[in-house]
Amino acid sequence: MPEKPTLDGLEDRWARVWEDEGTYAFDRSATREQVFSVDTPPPTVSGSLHVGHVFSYTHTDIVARFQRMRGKKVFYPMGWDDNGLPTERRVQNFYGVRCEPSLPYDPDFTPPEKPGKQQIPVSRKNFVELCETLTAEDEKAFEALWRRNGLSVDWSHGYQTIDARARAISQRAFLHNVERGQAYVSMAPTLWDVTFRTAVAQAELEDREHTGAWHRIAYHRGEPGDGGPNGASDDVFIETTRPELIPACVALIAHPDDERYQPLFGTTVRSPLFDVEVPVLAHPAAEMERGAGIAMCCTFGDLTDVAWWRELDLPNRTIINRDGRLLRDTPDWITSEAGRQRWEELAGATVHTAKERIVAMLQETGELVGDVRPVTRPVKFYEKGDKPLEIVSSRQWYIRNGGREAAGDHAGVRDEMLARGRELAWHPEYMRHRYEDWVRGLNGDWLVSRQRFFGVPVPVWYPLDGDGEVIPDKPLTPDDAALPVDPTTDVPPGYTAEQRDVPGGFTGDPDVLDTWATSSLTPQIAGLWSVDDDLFARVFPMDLRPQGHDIIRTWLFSTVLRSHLEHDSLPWAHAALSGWILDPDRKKMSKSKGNVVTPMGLLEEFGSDAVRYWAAGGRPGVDTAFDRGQMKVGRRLAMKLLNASKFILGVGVGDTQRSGAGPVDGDTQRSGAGPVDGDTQRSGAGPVDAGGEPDLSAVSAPLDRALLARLTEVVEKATAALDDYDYAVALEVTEQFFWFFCDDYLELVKSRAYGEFDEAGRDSARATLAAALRVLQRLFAPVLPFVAEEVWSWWQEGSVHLASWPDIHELATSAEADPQVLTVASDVIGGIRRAKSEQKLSIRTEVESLSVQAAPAALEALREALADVRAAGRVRDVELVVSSDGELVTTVGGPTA
RNA sequence: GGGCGCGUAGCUCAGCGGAAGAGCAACGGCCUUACAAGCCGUCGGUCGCAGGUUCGAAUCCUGCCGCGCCCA
Repeated sequence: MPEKPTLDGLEDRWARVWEDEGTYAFDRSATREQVFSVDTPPPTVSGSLHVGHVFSYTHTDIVARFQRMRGKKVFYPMGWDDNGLPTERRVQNFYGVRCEPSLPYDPDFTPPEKPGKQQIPVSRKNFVELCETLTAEDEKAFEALWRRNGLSVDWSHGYQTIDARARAISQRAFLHNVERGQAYVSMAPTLWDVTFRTAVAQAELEDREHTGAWHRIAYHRGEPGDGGPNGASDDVFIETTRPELIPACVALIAHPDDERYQPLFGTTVRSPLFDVEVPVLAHPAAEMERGAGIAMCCTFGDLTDVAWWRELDLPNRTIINRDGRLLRDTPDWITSEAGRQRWEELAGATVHTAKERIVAMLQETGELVGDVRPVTRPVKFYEKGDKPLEIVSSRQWYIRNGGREAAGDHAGVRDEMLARGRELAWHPEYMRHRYEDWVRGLNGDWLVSRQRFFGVPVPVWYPLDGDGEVIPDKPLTPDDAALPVDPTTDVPPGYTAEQRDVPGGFTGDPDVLDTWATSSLTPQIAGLWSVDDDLFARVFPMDLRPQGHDIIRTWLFSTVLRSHLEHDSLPWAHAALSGWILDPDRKKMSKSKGNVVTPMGLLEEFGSDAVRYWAAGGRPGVDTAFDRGQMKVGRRLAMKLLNASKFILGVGVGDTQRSGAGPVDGDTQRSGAGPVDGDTQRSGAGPVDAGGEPDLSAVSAPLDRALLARLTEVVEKATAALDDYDYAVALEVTEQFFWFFCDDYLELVKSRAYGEFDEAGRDSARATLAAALRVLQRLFAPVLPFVAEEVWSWWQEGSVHLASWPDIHELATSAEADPQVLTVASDVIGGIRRAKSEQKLSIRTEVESLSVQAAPAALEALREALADVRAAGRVRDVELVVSSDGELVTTVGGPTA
């Protein structure tokens, strides 16, 4: 025990010891019942860490540490999500390169010291190598931070979502889905981001307010003309915000009940400018009050168009390319001479330019009627993009998730997913609604293919027919042993490399899987499904998935789905949803302001325990303000634990404990882990209490018994809270007790513990202090692992993190406790302090006379602790008066300075 | 527009049917043989608003208002 205890340096010292001793190593001989397994969120390795990471990962660590102390073998791996668009973009910016798949691999390529203004094109393989180089650097920094933060992760169970093992598992699970018909390829209208040039899934959408304008436009009845107006009285007016889609129009649609348009149903009209004949149709999705009440259905302006196109069996007249520009060639459905000439002016234009030109043409022909009226309306965006999504037709892979089942379809995947949601234990419980809303609101299957370069390749090839055309519905799949594969370089079974991309040969699927298609398998990847099935059986289904509430619709949902499809089970029993971190002024931290706080800086300034303390104060699921004040409080608490431990041990409690304790092996029995000897204990096999339990037979003072009784309640509450994943309540009750213990109980028993009274009283106090300290150090261990380990090491053998969680039986005394002894003594000492403070006297000042009025029972209780109260308050004479109203009143008389 | 959550002391938040709480801040003290980066004490609130249920409502119900998130 150091002379002057300090928090400085504890992190480095104990982190090294834990690493050397393998304190958190997973014991893979444990059976599933003995294991507590965590599906740790793999952080996205595409930049720097955020205080939010520290916040939520600390919550999980507290739970893991608690379960470990309860005797569970904790499977707590760490993964890195280095697969996907964020990494791809970061590599582009960091090295100043871009992926150009047509280039050959350059084994000698080295990126420039500083990225230039022009991005250097590199081959796909070079690009992927740079991704791996950069993420490896980031991952080192992440691991250093997590160790400093005190996460009790077993670092030997790491993974990367882009590593070969994860790729193989991801591809294997996908191929299983294909075999079972749960995954399929389909040519369909797809939401498309023109900037990233990739398809986008429903889960990645967000609505944003976008400014547009209503254009009132004339469609014509009667005979075909030259594209200009004829017989204006016969015109049908529609209102649209997207006049550039007139060439893609396939029908006009109104509500079947709309009397204005009923006469037109079944007839045709001709489009302005292009003179293309389209039918007028009825569909209930047309909104009578919106615009003119009749809508232009184009392929494809929005998802309603897709629904109409599908349900009314309309032709596909797509005019927008995947680059966001209009087709170069004139579409064959535009036949009029004027129409074809007008297309010439539009060919290859961006959507934006095309709109301007078409509006100008409409003004010229007089087919644009009235004023253009600005409007702001929600438009779908890719969450990472900044241009509105287009809808293009493309061939994509989908996994069935129930989203295509009609609302009334029962016993389908949708219902099964809803049942899984009810089966899962949610913390907090109300987060379940987010999941249910999402499942109910699904409107299509999960689109899993992405037109990107860096990711897990879609592991299939397609045969080519005699003309070199792809035969999409007969994909070629690899042998399981060959996984992972890259179809752009590997060859399918039964083919040779020379047959690539030649008629009668094959072609590789160029796409990669959505990152969620891999992330949705983190329990399988971490648990080594299909790689080490013995391990997998010991950890799966897992116990806990901790994650943010913002990704319930993506990560949580997709993980439940994949597990349901592959294993017919939930992936875990519990889901714990953590809240967000907010700036002190409840706003987002802004990098431009430079007020972003780096986690490592905080850990260094306040100490890791203090930062963890702040994190532990955030209730499960509740958004929490970033609060340096709470970190200061946490640091003070850690200091207090140091000082209180030093004081108690300095009084001599260790002697009492060792002399009286005798051999105790209750804890190792409780852990139930099988044969335990010294060596396996040291290597982390189970809870160890080498110091043994204090002997409570010496506890004779009523005040001491009351203290232990109150601590028993604390243990019960903290344990129940942690069992329910509520680390915040556990900390709160522990902390509250601890301050009371220091401020009142320690002050009360100081003199007696020093041995200023009789020997029995002294031994009683020392035994109580030892028992209480031993419990408190362990109660704090999950939240404050460094300082708890430090103070534990002063007098106990082994790691506090492998000690058994406090049990109420440790605190049982032979005689019944009267809690009032403690409360009355505490109240009276408080009264004395108040009197001294009001008279601005030193706390050491002697009190000549003390008068206590109280109910008879309270006075009786006070008598039991009177010697302690008098010593603590420096009271000479005491008078106890039975009070008529039962209220406790302390009167301090004649203190002499 | 729908779902969910939240409006309690200057700030951050507990409490969620039985006398309004904690910490921080503010203010006033105390060198007290564990801790002055400490300790003691004091001040501070129509529990968002309006109804209702109840012997009793911050707590349950209804409706508003405001904030946030998720989804249309």
